[in-house]
Amino acid sequence: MKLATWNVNSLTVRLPQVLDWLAANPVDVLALQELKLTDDKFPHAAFKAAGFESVCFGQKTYNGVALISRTPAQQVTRNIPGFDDDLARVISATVAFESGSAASDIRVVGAYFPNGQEPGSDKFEYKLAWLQGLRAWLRTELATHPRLVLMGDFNITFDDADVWDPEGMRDQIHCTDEERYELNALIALGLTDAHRLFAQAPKSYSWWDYRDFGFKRNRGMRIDHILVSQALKPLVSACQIDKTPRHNERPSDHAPVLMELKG
DNA sequence: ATGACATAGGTGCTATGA
Repeated sequence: MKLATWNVNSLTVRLPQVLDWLAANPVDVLALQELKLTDDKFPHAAFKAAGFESVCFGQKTYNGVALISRTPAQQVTRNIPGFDDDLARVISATVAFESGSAASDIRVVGAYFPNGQEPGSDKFEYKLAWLQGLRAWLRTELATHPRLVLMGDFNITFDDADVWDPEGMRDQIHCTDEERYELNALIALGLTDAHRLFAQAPKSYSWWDYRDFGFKRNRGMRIDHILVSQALKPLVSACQIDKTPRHNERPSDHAPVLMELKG
């Protein structure tokens, strides 16, 4: 089973690239972030024609998330139960293997974490509150669904290895101790960063600034992650970032992250 | 210190992203 996550920075602009990527990368589940469109504009038919089901949670202008899957998503929930939020950031569902039994179902949480803008700002406080709300809910969700994947745009780096310029970015947004504390608190729930289960090229990033030839100079950060629960960790057979679409014309600033599960 | 680039909304420019 293959799963992936991709912040597309407007599905309206990026839909042809997403369809091309799915044709080249036949995943079972793809989580999308930053759709930047409302549900009535979501291109269900285009995904259906490509052989995929889709569920979405959009809003005007900003945010918006979706799950694209080979088999229909079941038990779909939107945003974080127990945490009031006006912004469309989380969509979760149970998905089955193509020919699996219920015991092989996987709970997938696709999330677009808040950016936070600047440490100390209102948006930063919202980010921290959101992270605490996510953690409180995930604790119960993991108890109900031991086979769980949390993937998306976390907008947080784990450590200096995830940052092209650790000194310049020190205590800056995505790199503060407060954000990293919350990310590690998610890990402490029993989740594992799939990317770090494998040897990776140094300076492996998932996002590069559009400005100043950020991608060409590999001035990026690893802020898109796939976390797996303890029950799934032994099944993870691969995880990597696919930089290919970042070479496209009019690319998203984020690259997809892919993971493969055995069985 | 600021802007660089991209997107949506709306039609000149602001808000937001990371």
